[in-house]
Amino acid sequence: MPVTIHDVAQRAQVSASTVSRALSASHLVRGTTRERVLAAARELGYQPNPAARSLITGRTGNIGIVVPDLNNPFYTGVLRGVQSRARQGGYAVFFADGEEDPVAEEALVRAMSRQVDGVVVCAPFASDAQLRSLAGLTSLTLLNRRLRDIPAALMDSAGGMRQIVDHLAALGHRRCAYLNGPNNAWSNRERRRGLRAAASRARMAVVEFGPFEPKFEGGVQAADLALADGVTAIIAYNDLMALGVLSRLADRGVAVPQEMSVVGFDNLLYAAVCAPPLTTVAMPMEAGGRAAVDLLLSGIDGTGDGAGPHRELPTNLIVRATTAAARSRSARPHVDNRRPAAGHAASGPTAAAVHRPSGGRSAALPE
Amino acid sequence: MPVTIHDVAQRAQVSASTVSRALSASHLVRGTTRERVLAAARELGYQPNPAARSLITGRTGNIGIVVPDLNNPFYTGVLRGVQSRARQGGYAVFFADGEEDPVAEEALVRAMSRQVDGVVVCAPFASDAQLRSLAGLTSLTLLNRRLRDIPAALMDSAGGMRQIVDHLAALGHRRCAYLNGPNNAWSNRERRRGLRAAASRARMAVVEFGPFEPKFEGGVQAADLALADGVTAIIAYNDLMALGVLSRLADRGVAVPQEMSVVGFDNLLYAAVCAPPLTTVAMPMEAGGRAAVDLLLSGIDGTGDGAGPHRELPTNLIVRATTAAARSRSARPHVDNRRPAAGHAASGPTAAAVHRPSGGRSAALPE
DNA sequence: TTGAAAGCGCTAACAG
DNA sequence: CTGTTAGCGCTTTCAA
Repeated sequence: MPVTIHDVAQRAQVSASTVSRALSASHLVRGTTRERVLAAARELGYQPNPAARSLITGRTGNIGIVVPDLNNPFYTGVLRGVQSRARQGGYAVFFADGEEDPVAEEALVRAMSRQVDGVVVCAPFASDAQLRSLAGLTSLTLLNRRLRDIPAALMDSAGGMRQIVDHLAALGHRRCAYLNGPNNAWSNRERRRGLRAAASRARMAVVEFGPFEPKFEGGVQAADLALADGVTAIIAYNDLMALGVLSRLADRGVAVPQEMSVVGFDNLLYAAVCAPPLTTVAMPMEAGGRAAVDLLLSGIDGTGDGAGPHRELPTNLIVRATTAAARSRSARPHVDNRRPAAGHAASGPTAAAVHRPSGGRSAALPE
Repeated sequence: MPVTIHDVAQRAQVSASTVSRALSASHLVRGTTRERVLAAARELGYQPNPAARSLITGRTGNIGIVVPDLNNPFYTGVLRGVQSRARQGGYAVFFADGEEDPVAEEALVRAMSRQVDGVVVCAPFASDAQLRSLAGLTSLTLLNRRLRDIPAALMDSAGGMRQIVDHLAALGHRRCAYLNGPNNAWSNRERRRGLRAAASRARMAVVEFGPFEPKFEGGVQAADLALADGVTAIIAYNDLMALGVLSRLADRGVAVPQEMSVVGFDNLLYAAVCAPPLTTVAMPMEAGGRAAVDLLLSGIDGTGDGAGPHRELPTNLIVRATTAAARSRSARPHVDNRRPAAGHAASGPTAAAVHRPSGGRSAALPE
């Protein structure tokens, strides 16, 4: 049977209200009394009952986070950032894994909404309408998703793409492949947008493939398609796919980076330790998590600092060992099987769409 | 201003208690009344206030989990299992990352204790006393940690080691290295124990190194030591270290598995996709998380099924491409630098201790 | 500066 | 089967 505020009051010879004040609004109570109360509380090991407190104050001291997939190290990085910042601010965190299902995500937020003061939502697949409806239930902050009037921490994917393109262009690459992640994911649209813009400026041709599952297997699948096209560099939607590409290229006897350059996105731990170490764009995962919490709490505490509700975090290219000067077009000793026919490949989910520097947009991949 | 039970009562033309009953103990209320109440609740979008409910019932409907390091994919696997099972049981989950600091871990559990019905604790470094003291605050279930009277989900590390030893022995390996993880981690002690027992039975010599940081870098560091000793196989405390070993061996020009076999532990995603794919022991991470929650809830709901409080989950060896028949001792073309002197190496944290089949225990690594 | 009293929203006796 | 009553532990008026 836990100790209550009355036990403390009795031991300190004061009323419960005085104990309450001594604990939360200490300036309203005389110094000596406060000492006495605090001592009593310590001796008894008193811990306020959060339910009772929350019942009257209307605040819970908790925040929530929902992520689409805990197996993806990207989100565990975000989770770390969220948790550490929340703890600093005295908040505990509720956690839920939506398992990439938008309806589960919505249900989870709904379930949480009564016991948190706000929630950080990583929901690349949820619809705008869903998100807005959730915003009616509790304070929301989005991660990597831009929605008018809803605060969000954004990572500058487009800027990362620009850095990739500049890097590859400087190495003499004129024609690159982009392996799309899920078409309905904000990050993929953002990366593709940044890529098209940068490629157009750099007069680099981009051949698009996909969408693919943003995992190792997706990369394996994609590698063959890119190889058949004759590009000199492959830009993957994320590191997991890039790892799949590397694996497949190794199997096919294509030397990286001599015969093919490969770039990923995210800078997961494994990008640094695979062989050869992967050139990739570092996404500020923990910083993103922290920023999301800051935004959320500043909304909750009313300490909104007048800055707009969207905070954009910089990304930066990490050049490792999978990118090098473009090979000459003739030297491809080990590659034996090509894509069968160009016409047929234009349909279905793995169709390629050449995006020319002119800026024209392919019909196969409308945005 | 959220809708309360009274709003529903008014709309359904009943008292608040009837609403309450209709919602939680529906058999105590007439069918037609229940319908009416449920309809009213739905129309109003009523969601019970968990704080008020918990205040009177004394239960929160939440459980907590604390992990030592969210960057370790092992724990994110556990987290997934915990979350999915908790959700099935209607529980929400509080989450905290102890960041490998035992005092932080304790503080986190303490902070959680008032707003959860129990917590799953992954605390390889906390002392027994700390854990017992926490068990006084709230229901606890441990993961991979055996403590009398406290329920725990255990993974059979020792059994995994036995499988490794049998596998290597069958391949003709007579002398293997074990790279210790943290000495105070339960899993490491357990693995070492299983290894010694199995090696003794198989008449295999085991040379121990470490302890090392259970990460990629630790494996890199350890690889050189093991190489200098002339073993034909290296068993790493976990996959992260094994990956470091593979990387270092590749740098040193040692062919895996021809010249050296390598085995990991955990079966992380990356063990399957690295090159060459890693032979390792699969730890049932999600199943462990689910089992821990089952244990916890069966204690909470009083549905303890009479089974002892410790549930042991099986592990199994996944043979991939980093293990092969032992090389003959003479063929080591690429290895150039050896460990300087045997005597000196017996002190300090990276000392080696040969564990002979006799079962004698080395003084350098007391248990 | 302190205490008494009145709830926050809900559930659990206890009557009817 | 349903309504009335009495709190759960805390904070917050309002008086003193």
